[in-house]
Amino acid sequence: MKAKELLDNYNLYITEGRVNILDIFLKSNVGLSEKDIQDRLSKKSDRATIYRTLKVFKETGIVHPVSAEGSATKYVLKKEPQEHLHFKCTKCRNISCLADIQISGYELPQGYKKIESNFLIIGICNECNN
Amino acid sequence: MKAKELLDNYNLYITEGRVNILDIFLKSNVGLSEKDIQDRLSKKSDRATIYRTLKVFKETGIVHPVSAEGSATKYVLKKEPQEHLHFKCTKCRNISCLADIQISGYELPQGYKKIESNFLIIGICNECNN
DNA sequence: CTGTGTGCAAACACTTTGCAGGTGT
DNA sequence: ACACCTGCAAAGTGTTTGCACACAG
Repeated sequence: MKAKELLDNYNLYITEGRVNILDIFLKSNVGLSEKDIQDRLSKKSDRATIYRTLKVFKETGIVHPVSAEGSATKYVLKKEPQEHLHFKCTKCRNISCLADIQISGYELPQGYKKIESNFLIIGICNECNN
Repeated sequence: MKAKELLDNYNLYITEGRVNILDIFLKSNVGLSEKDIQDRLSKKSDRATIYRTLKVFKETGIVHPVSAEGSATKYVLKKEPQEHLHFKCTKCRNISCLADIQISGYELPQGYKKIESNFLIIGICNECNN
């Protein structure tokens, strides 16, 4: 039910494809690329459609992109707080939100204006650190 | 002279191509993609060669990559301090290092281990803010 | 002389676009 | 009914790879 409500709240057409993709995001605690989504879909979807869906989700603010060096862009559900860390594990290659960790204590130089931020830490996650 | 010295310090073959690319980095204060470099080269070079050069520079630690959502990977000369901000301007699309600004005051959750970080602020730079 | 760099061509991965037909409202 | 979504095919970027030759050490 959650996915349909969300789409409705954002004034998006409720289609089977979008519900399925959003369900995958709601169940996942790591960032997902188009391929990751395709792999998790029970019924295959066209790649272009997934890209278009991701674009719509991004534009409406349901998800936000996390670009990772050397691989396809991953998307995560947008959560509070706005400014927080992402963590990319070099072992399992997953990207996740460290939503509890907030960044503070920096100030931009004169004349610079912030629109958004993207803080990525690369390392080994707790799951792979055993 | 600076470029040749640098290559020598890093035990890399000193070739015309590498010197030219490194000179471009030394003159630039913004991040450069393969295309940016090609555009600044007086004598055109093969794209594959530029990519290979960037790879070598990255592996030896001369530059480091800054991946930016929706465009080609940009590279910047590696500078101290290690952990600092990058700024991407939505207007001029340049990426630059705010090397003076250091990040502090965050702590990773139990079990996570940091290898490197990549902090990107997206907004309007001081040049475009007039 | 030997190992490494370079250009060329081809291939690959990621993403976007036009169009025709299908679906949600 | 109309607007929007989807699949298909094609094309557009960004990036890597194999090979033969050129060059630095």
